[in-house]
Amino acid sequence: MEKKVDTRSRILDIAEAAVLDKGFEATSIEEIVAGAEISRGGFFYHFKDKNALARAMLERYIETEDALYDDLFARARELNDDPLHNMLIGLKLLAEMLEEMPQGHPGCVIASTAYQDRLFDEGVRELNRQAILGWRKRFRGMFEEIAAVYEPREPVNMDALGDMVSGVVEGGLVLQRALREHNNASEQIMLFRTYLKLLFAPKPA
Amino acid sequence: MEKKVDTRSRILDIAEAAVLDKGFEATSIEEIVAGAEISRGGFFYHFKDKNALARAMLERYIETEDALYDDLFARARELNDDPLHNMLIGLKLLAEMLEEMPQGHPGCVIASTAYQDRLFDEGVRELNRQAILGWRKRFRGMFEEIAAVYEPREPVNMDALGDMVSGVVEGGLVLQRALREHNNASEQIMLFRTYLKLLFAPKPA
DNA sequence: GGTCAACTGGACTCGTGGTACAGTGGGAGA
DNA sequence: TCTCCCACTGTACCACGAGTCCAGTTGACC
Repeated sequence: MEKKVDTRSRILDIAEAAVLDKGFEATSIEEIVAGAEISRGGFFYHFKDKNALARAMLERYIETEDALYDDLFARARELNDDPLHNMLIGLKLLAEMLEEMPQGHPGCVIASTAYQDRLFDEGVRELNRQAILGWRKRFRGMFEEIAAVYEPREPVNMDALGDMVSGVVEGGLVLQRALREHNNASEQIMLFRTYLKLLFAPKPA
Repeated sequence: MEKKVDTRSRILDIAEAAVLDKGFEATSIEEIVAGAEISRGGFFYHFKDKNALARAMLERYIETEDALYDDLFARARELNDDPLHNMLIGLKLLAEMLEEMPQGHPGCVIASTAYQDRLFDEGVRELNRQAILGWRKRFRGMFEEIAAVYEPREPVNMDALGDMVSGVVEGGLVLQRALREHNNASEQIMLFRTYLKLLFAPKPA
């Protein structure tokens, strides 16, 4: 029982690292089993095929990401009660965190799955979709709380604004990967933060 | 001579459509040659391997994208002389254009290349990098022109702001793909447009 | 008539995903 | 102690796609 969990999550760990490094297709089962020190048969005992692996990875990822957001904004809430400042602090923390995890942010996996989606079955695609919709809902809720206190200075679609958090992170990570720089994602988040400051700034009396 | 160009670009057309639809890895040479009605030998006559195909596609894409931006902002300039309004009109046109080309925006290829970069050689990666740096420079220049007229209401890093155009487009396209919706990218651009309006709004006297 | 570019077509290798299945070692329960 | 089953190992095998090699064909033009 213990060994089972152990091997399975070891496979996931190794696969995760490899996939983040070079993409899903470019990661062979061969190298995963070599890294995990198991046989090919052992791999297929745990995962019926590569698609099942992708699904399990995505599930784990999304959980991690959700936990990360929970933690981030909980910490922000400890420091401040105002919904706007809470958001601003949370984004700052997120930006700092991204600077410290060079390539490893889960958003990577969402984007890379999105662009290779034909390799996966409908279940994986739906998982991906639900994750983004979850973040939309999460951030939309937070923005509505803010808007209840600070009237936005320009009309904005709250769903789209919620999506913008994910979008800016994903986009920033794409830039970061392509440019081989390391702080683009956090810079983009900081710019988005400035946006929110301007959008929800109290009207000059 | 004419036939050469013809076949080669026919291969690129077909490959482009297939890659946009399902990703590079998922597109087989087999289906490309079937679509182009040539033999496998013929394919390898034009492209030494799949990497060479990727490179040629990227080159064509980047050219198209650059031409698109040139055209868009030239049209905007015809309508207005002010650099801020020029930018705002250009973004509006871009958003409208994106709504009309459901999945086909070149940005797709940048992101998908970024996430599968280990499949490609250094040349392809560098091409990708230079494209994004080019857009950074382009938009940075435009934002500096704007800033010379309208002082930004919050301090921003102009390189990062330039990147944000690419980032918002890329991020929006990722969302769009993953959500299977069709207007996320254009919505994200419109939100970014609102950002610029707030950022460069004349200070209340 | 000869040359060359632009192919066709087939045979082959190799890596990877995936299947099938027989066997094995060890721990838990009767 | 025996039994059973979980978690594997190991091997043999198939399909498919990338990529190589190469001999031969076709049409244009000099």
